[in-house]
Amino acid sequence: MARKAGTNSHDTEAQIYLAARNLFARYGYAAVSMRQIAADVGVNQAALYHYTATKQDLLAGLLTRHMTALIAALDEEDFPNDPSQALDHFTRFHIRYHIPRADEIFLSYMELRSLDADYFAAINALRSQYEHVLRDILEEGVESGQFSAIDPVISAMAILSMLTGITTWYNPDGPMNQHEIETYYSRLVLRSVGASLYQGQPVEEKDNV
Amino acid sequence: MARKAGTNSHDTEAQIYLAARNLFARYGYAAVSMRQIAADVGVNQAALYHYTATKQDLLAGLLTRHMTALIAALDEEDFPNDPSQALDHFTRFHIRYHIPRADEIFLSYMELRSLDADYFAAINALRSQYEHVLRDILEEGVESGQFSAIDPVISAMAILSMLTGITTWYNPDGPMNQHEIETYYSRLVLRSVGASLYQGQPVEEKDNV
DNA sequence: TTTATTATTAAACAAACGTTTAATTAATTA
DNA sequence: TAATTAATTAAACGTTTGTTTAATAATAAA
Repeated sequence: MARKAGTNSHDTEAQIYLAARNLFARYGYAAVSMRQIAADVGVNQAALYHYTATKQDLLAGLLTRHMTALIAALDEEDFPNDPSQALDHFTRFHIRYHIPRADEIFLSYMELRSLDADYFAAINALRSQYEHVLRDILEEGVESGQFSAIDPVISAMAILSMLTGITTWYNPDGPMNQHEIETYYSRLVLRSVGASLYQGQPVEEKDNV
Repeated sequence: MARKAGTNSHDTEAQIYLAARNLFARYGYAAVSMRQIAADVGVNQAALYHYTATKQDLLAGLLTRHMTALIAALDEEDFPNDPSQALDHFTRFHIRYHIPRADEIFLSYMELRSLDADYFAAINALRSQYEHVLRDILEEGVESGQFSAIDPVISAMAILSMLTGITTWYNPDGPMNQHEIETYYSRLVLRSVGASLYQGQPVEEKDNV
């Protein structure tokens, strides 16, 4: 009942968050016990409480980290001014960022409901901040006449559902690699908003992919 | 500790499944106790075991009922032969069927993982049966030249993600009613597969919705 | 080197869990 | 009407839950 040799709080904390993320994503927040997480890391269950006050805080920490990292990554992207090119860029960014993070995505969409009101509101605000970037691109495309007279709010949600759904079936050993999926979905998305041309490639072309 | 006056097993069973569906959808399967379900119905917790052998069977029963009802409803639909019209029909059917059943949808997509292997396989088979109807429509559209040279498997999943996502944001008091959403998404879907014309209405028209 | 702090443990807490048992009464069948 | 079956209950079962407490050894600071 004492400290272990060579222990370092930074390492243990990272291991705890990693184990919690994997287990919560696979079995669901409520179905995973603090004892399971501790066993996965290889520490006593009481050790977890050195890093998180409650199980709920552990989940909130995971979701907050994911959303702030996503928005930080988006902020570093350099979007073209042209709406069609910006939409292509957004689509590719979203897929590229999400494919290697299927666990976080699943957690974010499934376990928001497991959060208490305050945490819920904070994370929801981050999410709508992200949605707004896509919505703005759609609005500019409509105003410039490049896109059809779509509803930017609804189309933004339709596009995000479509893109985020990739993580539920993507298989790295499948017939399409990540880059091919980016290209495929970029055309799907551009066509869905009625963008007729992009970089000299007619979207209506019959021999894509 | 005895039978209640006016009890009828059919009513109680329906109440139990309804309460379980609502609670599982809102809080998640693992987070809901048999005692909570019983309290919601207004019976003792032991009464539930007159209708289900285990909690797991209760979930499996809900998911099986939902998927078989969905497929039965689809079977009763009369699909046009023309691929563009068939795709329009599928889109409208899917939205019409799913919007009033947000709880079942959420359950089906979130709690499949909570099922043991046998149940999981059975329900997954029903789901892929449903997906195949859409996939077949897309294949016919590609073969007839009405759609672009899309990948029917991937486009089917993209379309289903997009359509099923509606249940996460749909609000009956929102700016679009169900019929308007059907029309909006039908165009989105037709454009996404590169269908150029449908019933004399050019999909690329700029004044839709 | 001594002192203080940090990371960890074993053990225990009351509460909640899924499920079972045995008893009991309403409804149905003979 | 008598016998049987169906629907329900109160109470209890062993387990597991999230969390706390007090002790302890490794490390960092003085």
